[in-house]
Amino acid sequence: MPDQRSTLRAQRRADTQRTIQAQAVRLFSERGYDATTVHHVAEAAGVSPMTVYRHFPTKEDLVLLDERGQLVAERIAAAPAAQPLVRRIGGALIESAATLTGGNHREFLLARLRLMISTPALRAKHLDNQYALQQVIVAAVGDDATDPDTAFRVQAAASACLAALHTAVVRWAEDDGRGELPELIATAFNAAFGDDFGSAHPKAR
Amino acid sequence: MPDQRSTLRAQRRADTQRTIQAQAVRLFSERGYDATTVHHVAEAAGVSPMTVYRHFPTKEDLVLLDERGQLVAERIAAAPAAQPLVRRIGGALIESAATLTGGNHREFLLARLRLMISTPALRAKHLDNQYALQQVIVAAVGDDATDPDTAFRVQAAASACLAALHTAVVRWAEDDGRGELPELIATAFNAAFGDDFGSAHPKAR
DNA sequence: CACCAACCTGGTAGTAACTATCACTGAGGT
DNA sequence: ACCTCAGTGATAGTTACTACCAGGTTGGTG
Repeated sequence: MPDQRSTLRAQRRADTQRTIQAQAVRLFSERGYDATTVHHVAEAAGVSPMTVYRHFPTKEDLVLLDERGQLVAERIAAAPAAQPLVRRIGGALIESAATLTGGNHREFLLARLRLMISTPALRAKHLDNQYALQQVIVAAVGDDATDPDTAFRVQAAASACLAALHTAVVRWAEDDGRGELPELIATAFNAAFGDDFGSAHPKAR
Repeated sequence: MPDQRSTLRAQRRADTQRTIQAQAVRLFSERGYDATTVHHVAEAAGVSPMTVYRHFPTKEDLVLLDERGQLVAERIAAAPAAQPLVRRIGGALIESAATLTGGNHREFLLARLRLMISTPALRAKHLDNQYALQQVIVAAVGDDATDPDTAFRVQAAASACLAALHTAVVRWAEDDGRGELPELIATAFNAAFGDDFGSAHPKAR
């Protein structure tokens, strides 16, 4: 009885997946995204091109795939607020950012962000992923989604929040991660929505 | 003496361009984007595949190409406001929307929007175009772009505005253009930024 | 221990979006 | 009436991606 469904298999699978992605990001960063073929990535990772496609449905996903979405949704649902929408969503995003940048993946994360920002194909698909995340957030907010007009307002608020977040993330990456991401996000929210967010370590107001 | 640089040539060129795009949108809508090849589009438009690529650099541009960007930028620059950023940008976006939906392209515009929303590849590239538009807007705002912190705030405000706009446009298209787009945009802005926008026909603040 | 089942992997085409290059035609100006 | 060159077309190539099929490894069962 496998406590974890075939542990060793999943282990090896996760390993090759990580190897492929690491090599992909390295090659893309060194030689450029367009100049690097999937075949090159496969070669560097020591697998066949077929295997790459088994793990990553598209070349873009070699850079973009991760699991941050689930995290954000949970935070949203966990904030059981009566606060205004943008504040509720914004708070959850700031907390999520703190968690993500706290990890030890920083350099890898930054490399991926740099690619995302500078490569049109990656930028486009990433923005579409954010759009999908928006739907997840809207679902997590959950406010009686029956009324289409209410749903529309939630969509508007969520989209604006994610846009501000994106702006902050871009700025953070352009600064090579020197600033504090949660602070930057708070600044972006203040610029967009007015001075309701204080800083990441909230003081007054 | 060409008052207009070789009038007939430009005329024919614009004609074929329009024909190609019209046939493309028609075929994509009828048979699906992925199921329609560029070759099909060329055949329907009575040209060779090469000619299609001459006029539209990518298949996605067959749906996405237009010139609305310039219009918005001009409106922004024309609004010489001391108003807050989001209000200034939002007002320009609402005016632009009124102009665009006032034209006689409505059915064509709606068809293109429906494709954009339902087709992942188009949605992604469209979002990236909006991101490019954001840079245009930021440039048009122009507020002493020297200070990086100020520039960052402008970016945040512009991105949030465009996100709200996008939400409204999606809603409008999903409603088959029955509502009034400027009103929808105003509603989206109110939901995201608070009740500062009144309706589309702004009188009092 | 032998066997089976389910993955994971690899190979071989095949499709379709582009790209580079060359040749042809016809419009615009001299 | 010539010359130039933008617009168009055909050919051949590259690359992302997709079936389809075959072999090998892992994990559990008689």
